[in-house]
Amino acid sequence: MTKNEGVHRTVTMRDVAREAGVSVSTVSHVVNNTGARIGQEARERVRRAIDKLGYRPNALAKNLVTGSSRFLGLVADAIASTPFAGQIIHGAQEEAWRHGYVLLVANTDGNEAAEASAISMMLEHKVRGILYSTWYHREVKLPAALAGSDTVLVNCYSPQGEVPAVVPDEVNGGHDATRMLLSEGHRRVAFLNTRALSPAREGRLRGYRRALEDFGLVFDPAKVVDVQPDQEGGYAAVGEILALGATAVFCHNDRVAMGLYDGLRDRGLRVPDDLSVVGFDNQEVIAAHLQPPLSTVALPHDELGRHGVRVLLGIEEAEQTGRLEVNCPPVPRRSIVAATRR
Amino acid sequence: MTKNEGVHRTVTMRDVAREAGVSVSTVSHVVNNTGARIGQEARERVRRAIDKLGYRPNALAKNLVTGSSRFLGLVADAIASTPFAGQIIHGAQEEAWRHGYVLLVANTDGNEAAEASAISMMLEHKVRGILYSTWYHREVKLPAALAGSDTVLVNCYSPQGEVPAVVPDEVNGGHDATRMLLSEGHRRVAFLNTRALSPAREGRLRGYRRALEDFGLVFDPAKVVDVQPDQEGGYAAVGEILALGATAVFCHNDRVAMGLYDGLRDRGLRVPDDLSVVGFDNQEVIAAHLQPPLSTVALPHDELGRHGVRVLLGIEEAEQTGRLEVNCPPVPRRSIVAATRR
DNA sequence: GTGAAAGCGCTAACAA
DNA sequence: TTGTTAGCGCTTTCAC
Repeated sequence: MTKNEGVHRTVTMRDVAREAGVSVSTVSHVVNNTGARIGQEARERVRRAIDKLGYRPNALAKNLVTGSSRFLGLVADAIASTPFAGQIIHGAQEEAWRHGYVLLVANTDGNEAAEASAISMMLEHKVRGILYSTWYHREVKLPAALAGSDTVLVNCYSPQGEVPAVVPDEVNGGHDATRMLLSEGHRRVAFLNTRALSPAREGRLRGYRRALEDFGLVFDPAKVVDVQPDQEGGYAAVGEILALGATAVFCHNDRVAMGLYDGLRDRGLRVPDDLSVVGFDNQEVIAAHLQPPLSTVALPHDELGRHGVRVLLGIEEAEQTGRLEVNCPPVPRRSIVAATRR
Repeated sequence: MTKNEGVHRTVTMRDVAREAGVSVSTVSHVVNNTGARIGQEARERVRRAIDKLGYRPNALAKNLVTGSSRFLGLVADAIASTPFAGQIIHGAQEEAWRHGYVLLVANTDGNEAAEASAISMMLEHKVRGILYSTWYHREVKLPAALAGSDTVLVNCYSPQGEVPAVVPDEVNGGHDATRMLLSEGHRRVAFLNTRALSPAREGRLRGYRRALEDFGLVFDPAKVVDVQPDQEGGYAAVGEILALGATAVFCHNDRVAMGLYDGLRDRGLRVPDDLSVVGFDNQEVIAAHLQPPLSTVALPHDELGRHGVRVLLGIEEAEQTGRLEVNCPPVPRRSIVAATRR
């Protein structure tokens, strides 16, 4: 029956102050635990008033007066098709969280208009900065709308490196993948690379070659065959791989490996006995559940997100190149077996 | 050299007003396109001042004064492992967008503490409402922190239906999946269901039975075999399925179907010639790229997200049951073939 | 120790 | 048609 009835008026600091018989500034001090010396007694009264009234600070008002918001924006080009963007969001959100920030996300589906309006909406909400991410590692041209705002690129980079970027270390990933095979004694190691020009293609190839060198092997261009980077590509390449006499194959990604598995099965061949294989990406649904489970190298999407917010918040620096390369950890499973002398 | 140099002071409405030689309220009117009749001339001057100064409205201040924020919160239990949560976010974000809202997302990894603090953070940011979502369809107990806030459940529901929920229509999905097989003339249709108790298990089974009825077939419990709901489960069940003499199988999900494919291949059998199969979920990476591509029924995650915000914003009503069931559309591909008389 | 008061950037009466 | 003014909920000097 009091005036608190009816319209669910929101409880403000003033209400708390009145209830506790103190001033708003006192309430503010206890709520924010500022150093201010507030008497035990008053402090208690405020606490009780807060509980009683169910007061909840208004972050928006706070942001307004302090001038600094606790928002971080994340714009993604495709959050729905793969779990990749999800992992980036996941990592970014957790790290943002740890620093008291909340994540505003927008999906653009690669649409420039959507992108521009997403960015401007974020800017209007005074985000502290924006993470611009793509679902596969690539070069992007920076949306004009981003100019002037604090930005970091995640899983992509700009041509000139004007803006800090956090990307996977493809070279090392390719190197480790190949080494998993080499260190088991394989010497005829084929590489089913993607035919799509991309940092992944170039980087992994460099890693492959480097690993070969490490083991004193000479690079044989004939052993790398370019395919469409999915199941169909892997499936179609079985014949060629077999003709190469390879005992092991490094696949550009897990999907290619999956296609390869299928093709091999159709010929009555077995992984890893007839062929050892290693993938890339560590796409859980696939890699962990193939028969046998696929050894692969993980694309560290959540780490990308995490590092992204760290450099955005200035906790971490991108190299002088403007690019921070995050390690792709190998995840060994059961698709590799020691080479038999033949 | 002007005072605009140095610290990047943010341009406010007052600055624009001063530059344009009008009052802030005039600026406000033109910025917001309120009905107010502002002279062409003043309007123009304001426009120019805005461009010149690079003014950008401060949404936070606006929210503060109008009392209504344009935020929607989305808390998810697992945004990284599957594309499912991503699709929910995607749909929710797009729909929110359309209505001028931005999405605040938080991942909780099922951790209650994280959940509570996520929710309270959102509430402090005065979100208009919260979407609470899970990555697989299930019953949830409502986090206490949600009490009092506008909430809608997405892909989950509360026991008593106290809170509106948007969920997939499992029964119809199961029905349609089965019908895809039946309408091709199959009469011995097995069902590889999950053994995990869940609305998906019960619903799809009901749908399966209903479809059988529609075709005047009697339900044979022996034809439904419960398996672990992933590749391993499907793989392990091949023998049993074959023993059943089934000519077609409805798999609880695409992953089970994938396992089934593998098992069949190992025995030199072929989909769909030896067995027609239909999955559920429409997990793109799998379904679209199996050999042959898998006919399945889609789990409409982005629709769930979309409807979620619609009921949150009051644009749409959940049924009187408090549950809005979203249709799961069949997506035919090439894993089904007409039954041959044998 | 605590409070008064100014003001963050904006909207919305109300005046003019 | 345009300007004045009073806040929105909060932080933060600066007095007392």
